[in-house]
Amino acid sequence: MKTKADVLSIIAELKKLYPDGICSLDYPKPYELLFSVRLAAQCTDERVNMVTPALFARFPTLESLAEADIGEVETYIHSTGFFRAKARDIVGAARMMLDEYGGKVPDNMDDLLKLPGVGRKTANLILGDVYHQRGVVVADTHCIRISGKLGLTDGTKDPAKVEAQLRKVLPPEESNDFCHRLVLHGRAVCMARRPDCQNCTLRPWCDFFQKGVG
DNA sequence: ATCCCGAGGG
DNA sequence: CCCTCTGGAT
Repeated sequence: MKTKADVLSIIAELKKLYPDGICSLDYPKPYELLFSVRLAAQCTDERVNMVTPALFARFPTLESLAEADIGEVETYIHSTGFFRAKARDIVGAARMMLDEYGGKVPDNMDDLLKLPGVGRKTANLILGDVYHQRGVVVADTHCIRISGKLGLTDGTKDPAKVEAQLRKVLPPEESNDFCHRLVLHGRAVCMARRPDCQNCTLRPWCDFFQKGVG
């Protein structure tokens, strides 16, 4: 496992590598960010950003999304995959936010998880990026994979366990940005298929590399 | 065949 | 814990 000094060194190196551009799904309206994250399930952010401008132009308000025809929403988001469930969730969550939450995105985990299509990953991202809550850990596919390689977790792929284990070792004020930077690193260097270990400056702290796998 | 900033249901 | 939902890229 890692010492406190190791963790701080990893954090510092990630800040050096990715000083800004924390969230690549940065929409002005919180509900647009929420739906963008829903669309990003098993789909690249790049592709999400290709479909959302037209979607949010056709349905420019939460009210219009709540009243939208699900079939029409499907045509806008088809290329992101899982389009039936995603369209149903977007319209359903829009209705629930209007009916139950005064047209606002909930600011707590319990209420966020009641929204259709919102799981722990999406909820944590909203709590961190919209409400700037402390101690947020967004355990997505990149975060889970790289945290395991770095030895910050025991290697589990269970998102809830990764959340708990990272929350123990990361300073609360650093945890959210840390997770975002792991996503950037997972796309640019530590890719799932073929990690580019030769060009990775996290090697000194990487169990995966130290064991000679990379 | 495997992966992409998952969620819901059994 | 498992499975399914879906399209696109490599």
